[in-house]
Amino acid sequence: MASASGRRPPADKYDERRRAIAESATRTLGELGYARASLREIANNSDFSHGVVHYYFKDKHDLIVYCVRELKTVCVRRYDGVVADSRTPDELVTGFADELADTLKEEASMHRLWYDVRSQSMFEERLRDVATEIDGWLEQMIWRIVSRYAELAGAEPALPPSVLYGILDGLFQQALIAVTRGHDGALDELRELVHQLLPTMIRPSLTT
Amino acid sequence: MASASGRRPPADKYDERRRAIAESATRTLGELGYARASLREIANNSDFSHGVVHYYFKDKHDLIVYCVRELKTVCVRRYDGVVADSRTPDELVTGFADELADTLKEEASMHRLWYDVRSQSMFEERLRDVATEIDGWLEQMIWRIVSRYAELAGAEPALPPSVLYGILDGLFQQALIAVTRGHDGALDELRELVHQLLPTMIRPSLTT
DNA sequence: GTCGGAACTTGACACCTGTCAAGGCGCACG
DNA sequence: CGTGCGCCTTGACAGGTGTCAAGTTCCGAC
Repeated sequence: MASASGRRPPADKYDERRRAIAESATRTLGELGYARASLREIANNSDFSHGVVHYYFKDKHDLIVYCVRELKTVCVRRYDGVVADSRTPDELVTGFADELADTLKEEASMHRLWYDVRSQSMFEERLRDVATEIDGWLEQMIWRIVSRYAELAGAEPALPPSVLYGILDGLFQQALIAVTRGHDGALDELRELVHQLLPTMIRPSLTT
Repeated sequence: MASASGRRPPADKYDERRRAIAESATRTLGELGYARASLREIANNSDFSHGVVHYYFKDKHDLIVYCVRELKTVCVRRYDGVVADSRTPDELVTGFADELADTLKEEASMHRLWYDVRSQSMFEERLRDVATEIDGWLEQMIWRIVSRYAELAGAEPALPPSVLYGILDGLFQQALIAVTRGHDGALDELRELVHQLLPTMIRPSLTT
């Protein structure tokens, strides 16, 4: 694309820098939450000055929206491999449950941040659009998983996407809260629960 | 109890005043959320000065914990009548679904506040205890409803209390978000969903 | 080499926050 | 009629916030 010389097109470097700042900011946001993470605190916990943050992001809202969107873009693709590679229903359920428990353990603070932002979006109109958008991504993600699961089982989903998402999101959130409160067994309980619940979310296909 | 004279025991008046301040504060908290509702804003939206708030509550945390606890104490008893009076499974489901849709419409800001505080409790340790306590109340509330429903149907709950709560809480939260975003159909959808889902939450009783 | 603009630092502004202390009001009691 | 005490108002303090502008450094282009 661009020349192989040392200088890159400014747009690339600009985006790269934004990403680096946002990545660092996301860590602080995940630890302190949306409200208590000030721009200075975010800058102090990184290699950037508080001025450079404002140089690359219009304001705090701009930064947070960028962080959450980036964060969830990755999160939503986490199960693509399982969906694509599973050859049996059980394999898919196990893969899904394991990934779920794994992200719950390894990326707990990122999930806390998401639920925090989504809660705030009910009070701040400026957050509403991005929250709606990401909720849509997550609903589609769940739908891909369940409908593929049904397909492998020669069945079809028994509930609409929004309901499946609401149920699994609620259970995941409860597990996240339990983990945050120090209840370590929540990981295994969530895994087992997924095994128990997914079969009840499909029904024999009418066609074929 | 106390004498019928004009003067009441000071403890009563103190509690009454706390309740009055908290009731007004809860309105502001429900509109602005936990983070953006400052003590001054709370006082301005009420008949009290910002000093008197601090006279009756040790600090902001004390006030908010009092508000949320009071709020949820009422919320948790909302379905007691339905549980006690229903004579058939259908009557209970209809009563439950109607109450659910009603509180979603009439007390939306109170529910927003609760989810906000619960999210914050994942970042602020001081909120964790009260959030855990209230989650317990809600789980028991759901359990009373579903187990009574099963009883009326000559069946028993098919899932443990924590799972039932997680599912219904997730769906309620989705409906709350939808309402907040202006999707008015969410009320009827929630009602219908409860009718569809509750029968799947019980199974024929093994005993008898 | 030097010019110019992009990238960044620093410091400041105006505002808002929780908290508290000094003072005034009114009312029941002696 | 004082007078003491609970109740409340007002004003202030110290600290933190988002935002921005002036200045500095750096590096490629001519």
